[in-house]
Amino acid sequence: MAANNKVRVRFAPSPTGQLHIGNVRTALFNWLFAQQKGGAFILRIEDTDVERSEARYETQLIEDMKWLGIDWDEGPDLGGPYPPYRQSDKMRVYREYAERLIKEGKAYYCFCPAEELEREREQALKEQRQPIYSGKCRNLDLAEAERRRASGEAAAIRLKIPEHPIRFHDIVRGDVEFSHEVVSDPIIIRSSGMPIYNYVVVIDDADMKITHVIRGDDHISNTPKQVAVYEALGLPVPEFAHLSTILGPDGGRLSKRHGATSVANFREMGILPEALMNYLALLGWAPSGGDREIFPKDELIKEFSLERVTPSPAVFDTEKLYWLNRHYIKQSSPERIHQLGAEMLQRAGLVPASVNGNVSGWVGSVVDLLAPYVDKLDQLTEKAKIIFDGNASAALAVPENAEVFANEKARAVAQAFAKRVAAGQALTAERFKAIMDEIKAETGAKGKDLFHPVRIMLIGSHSGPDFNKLIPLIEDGSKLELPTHVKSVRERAEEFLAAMG
RNA sequence: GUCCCCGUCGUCUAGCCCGGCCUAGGACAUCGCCCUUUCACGGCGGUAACACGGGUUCAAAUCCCGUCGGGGACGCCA
Repeated sequence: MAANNKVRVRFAPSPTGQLHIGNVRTALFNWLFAQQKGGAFILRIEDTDVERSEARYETQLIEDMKWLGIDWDEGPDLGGPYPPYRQSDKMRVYREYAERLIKEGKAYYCFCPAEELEREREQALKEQRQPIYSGKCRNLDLAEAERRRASGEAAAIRLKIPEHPIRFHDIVRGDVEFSHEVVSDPIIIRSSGMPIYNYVVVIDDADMKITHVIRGDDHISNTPKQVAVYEALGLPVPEFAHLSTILGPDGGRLSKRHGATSVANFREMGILPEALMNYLALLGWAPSGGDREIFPKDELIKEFSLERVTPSPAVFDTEKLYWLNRHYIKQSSPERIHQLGAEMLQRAGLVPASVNGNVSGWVGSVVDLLAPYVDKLDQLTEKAKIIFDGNASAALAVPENAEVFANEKARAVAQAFAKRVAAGQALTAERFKAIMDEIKAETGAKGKDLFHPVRIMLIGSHSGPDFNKLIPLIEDGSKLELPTHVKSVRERAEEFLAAMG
């Protein structure tokens, strides 16, 4: 009994583009459900659309899922007990089932030309009627139909929708009912002989013994047709769970015009996979109590339940994702963040592609210094400008900065500072502090009046990391061989003074 | 147009199924204060929602009806 009742769910993407965030969320909910129930999670590639499917998208899809931390028990790469996991080779099976349906009188040949159908459809729409198929070929005599086919007339195959309401259960939405009067007899095999999605998906799910179909709610209106296929074929109807749509900030479906929408996008931005997973899980699902936000993978598996999935659509909130990302960056081991951060700096060409021990230690410190300031790791390159850039006239050109130096005292501080660091001796944090004390005594400047000018002089902004960490880092960096020379404190001070005039 | 789904702070949501414990809780964002030689982090606090209208009931965010609003589907696409 246990074996037969084992939960089996699947994620069935078409490899026609980058893995969309809405789709991974569907994959994630399937996966979470399977993990929690001790069931199987199956990856099936829907590549019947030969025109748009590409192998490289399949490869990337697999990579993205693995990066996120989702794995599967059966799939095109792993195999499994119910192959194939790509739809390609099953054409024969689909046709055999269709022939059986015809013999049993549950399906029929339809000779209506596509153009005529299209005309009827438009007409119905214009008259504000439900645009469903007229049923013209529904009661054609089978022998007659066979004869016409034999004489070369093209025919599609349609399923007869039974004349009673179609009901199904949806875990998220409860019982759903459609009147048979609003659903057309669906074409299941094109006149070209190629089967149609709504038909194929049922056979695949049934063949793979799928127990719960968890998918996007754009499929909800397809479901009655699919239920009709199950019933015509005498196959057990699975449980359904239709997940709400993910919206962009303007309330429309999340799409490219809203910015990042694919897993690959987020990965490149330096979003940690556990942050994305945590965020996505909370989009449309919440634990009872609803007062916890941080859910590592294992907690998610423990707490997740389909019954608690929200039926209403959810707006994707980048800020909250960032908040979680910051959290997970703080939680991560320094080594991991060093590695990821170094990759970002390498990509920007700030540090060499391969670093030796000396440089790598320094790069690690740079990342440590800057990581607490970022939402996502790719911001490291922007933040690193304070180390790598040091452009004095650009700093002075910023109105905010210029304002600081409009004050005579600020200029005095800058001059006093430059004079003292010119002396050539290594500038440690201690020495820096001593210098600042001297300047304080000499100029009478203190607090912001003292520190802002110096900060602007060194990093081009009056705010930034603690000097005690920053100074040694700049000094150490200036001694290293890097693609972009890191200017020492002395160099910075001199250039700034020159620019100040 | 027809059908289906959805409707709690700006956003994600708890509460709704099993009315009273809800003067509606948490989180992100936002605002203020504290910490700090700066900024950020962190700590503390504030602003902010039951779409609307009827009904049922001693009592409704919770149940019923209607309206409005948003989304989706109606295909020889998936």
